[in-house]
Amino acid sequence: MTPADLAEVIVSAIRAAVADGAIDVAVPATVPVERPKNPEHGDYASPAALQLAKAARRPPREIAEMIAERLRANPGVASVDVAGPGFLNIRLATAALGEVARTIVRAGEAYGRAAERRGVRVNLEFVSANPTGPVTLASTRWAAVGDALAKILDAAGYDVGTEYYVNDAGVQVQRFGASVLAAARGEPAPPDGYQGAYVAEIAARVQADHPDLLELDEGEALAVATREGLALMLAEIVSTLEGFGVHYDVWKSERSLHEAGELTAAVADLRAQGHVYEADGAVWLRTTDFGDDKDRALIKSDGQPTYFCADAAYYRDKRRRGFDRLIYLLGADHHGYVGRLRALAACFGDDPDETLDVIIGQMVTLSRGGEPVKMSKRAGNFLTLADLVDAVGVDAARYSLVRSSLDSSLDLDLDLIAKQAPENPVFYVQYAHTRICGVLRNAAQLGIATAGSSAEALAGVDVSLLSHPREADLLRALGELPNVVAAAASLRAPHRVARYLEELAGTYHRFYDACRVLPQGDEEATPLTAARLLLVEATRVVLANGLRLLGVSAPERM
RNA sequence: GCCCUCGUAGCUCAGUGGAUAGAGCGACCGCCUCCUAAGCGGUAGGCCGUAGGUUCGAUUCCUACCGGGGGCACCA
Repeated sequence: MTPADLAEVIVSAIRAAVADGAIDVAVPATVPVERPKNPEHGDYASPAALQLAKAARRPPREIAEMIAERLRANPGVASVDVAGPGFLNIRLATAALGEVARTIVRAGEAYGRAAERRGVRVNLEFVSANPTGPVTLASTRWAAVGDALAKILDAAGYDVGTEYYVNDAGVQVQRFGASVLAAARGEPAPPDGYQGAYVAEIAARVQADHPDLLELDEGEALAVATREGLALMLAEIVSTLEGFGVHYDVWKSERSLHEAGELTAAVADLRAQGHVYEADGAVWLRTTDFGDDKDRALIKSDGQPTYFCADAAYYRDKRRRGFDRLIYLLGADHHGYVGRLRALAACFGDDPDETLDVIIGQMVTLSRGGEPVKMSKRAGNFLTLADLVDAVGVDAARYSLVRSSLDSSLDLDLDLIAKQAPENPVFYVQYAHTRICGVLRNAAQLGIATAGSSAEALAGVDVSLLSHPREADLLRALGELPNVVAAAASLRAPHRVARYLEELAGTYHRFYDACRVLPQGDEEATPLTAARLLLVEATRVVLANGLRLLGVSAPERM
């Protein structure tokens, strides 16, 4: 019996109590089922009675007794106690709890995934860094978190499309092109230009493709340097992210929006909605109608569209492509966008609470031996995604970036992270998976069939033998994955999966320490061996599924 | 000045209004003739920033204040 099953059983018990007239209250659709920290509080606990007490106008303990009485009729429930202010402390029959392992092995990679699709199309945009330089460490956090979130949302039943917005139009791009051209000529970067070795590298590659670059007239040379430099830079960003395991469904070019007339169309739509006006020679959107601090310019007085205008066109484009909900993953330095984006959605006639989700992640800071390291893209002084991966590998990099809440700023000590020491919890989690694989290998060598090998073997395992406290701990932990995935998805909090895996790995290590799985010496395999092997396999499935959601590998050997 | 966010063990951080607030690292003491010791057990370490409020119950929600970080363009 999984926690979800138990929640249904409790709801049924409430429904029965209401039908009998024992309590008078609306039957809830579902109830919370928690894992108590204190083992004396049972396998599972539910505060359902506490939550119903007010509506039922009865003391919580009384409600709890009414539910408990009916709960005891279920054969999977060994005992129910009413404790404290009115908690239901539930102990499952050993066999019922043990079934969790069989359920998991049977489901395999599907375990933890929502049974049904929600029919909601979600667009998730993240990183979207300007193609004027390599992917920096700050953006690397959004890459790791965004990719994990996409996988988690997919597992939770959403149809997810991931997207990278390429800012290949505008002033910064011109500055980048001018910097590339200057580098090609051996001149210093222009004021407000980009510096750094990568600019010279790009310049050299542009020259290799266009040997006549320096003979072209100024305008043409600048055009070539800009166009080709941008293409090379973007290609490098794509391959760096792919190497990091981050794949996008769509790379959306800002320039393509301009060229397709999308900005004009967006302004026309907004005008039709009645939120556009002219002032001081510019065209404005009255975002203050919807809570923004100030109105935002769409077209500057020189006739050029603003960046915000492109944002509007992009928002409209995503919605017209059928996305119900748009998630933007932004850094704290962009939090000022929240108000104007929400107002923008409202100006298009959408309800931002329904269509928009702007997630603000705090910044990544760097230190080296306790000393802060400054990052500046234009000065060319930064650590890149590629540098980080070179130092610690993809798994450690992704894991360390994804295991913290987005609300908390992250400080990476380069000296520490470069050490690849067990200070990084990713090793702890991966090691649990590795140990399991070792046990399974040894079982195969001993000629012991694992439960996952055939439907018959799986059905024949006596899970009621899993009665050791460490086995029960592990079973309860394994049952949590679907809840964790659902919570991580709805709270947009991938770090919850990581924290769960750390806890599960610890629970497994403690089980492993206390419970011998395979026969020793010349002992024969017993039904308990089979039951424990099933439990071990179930743990492997959950660790592998969880790590996959984070884009971290589950190695068989370390 | 206004807005966002954080403040929890020595350090880095978890904690979806519930029971005695947790983990990893660091410190100290133990555990391999036994499936990988990258592991396990134990000890020490906390006015959950401060002060109020909301209620059966607040680390969690609200208000104010203190401290750290970030932001307030007809820039991109």
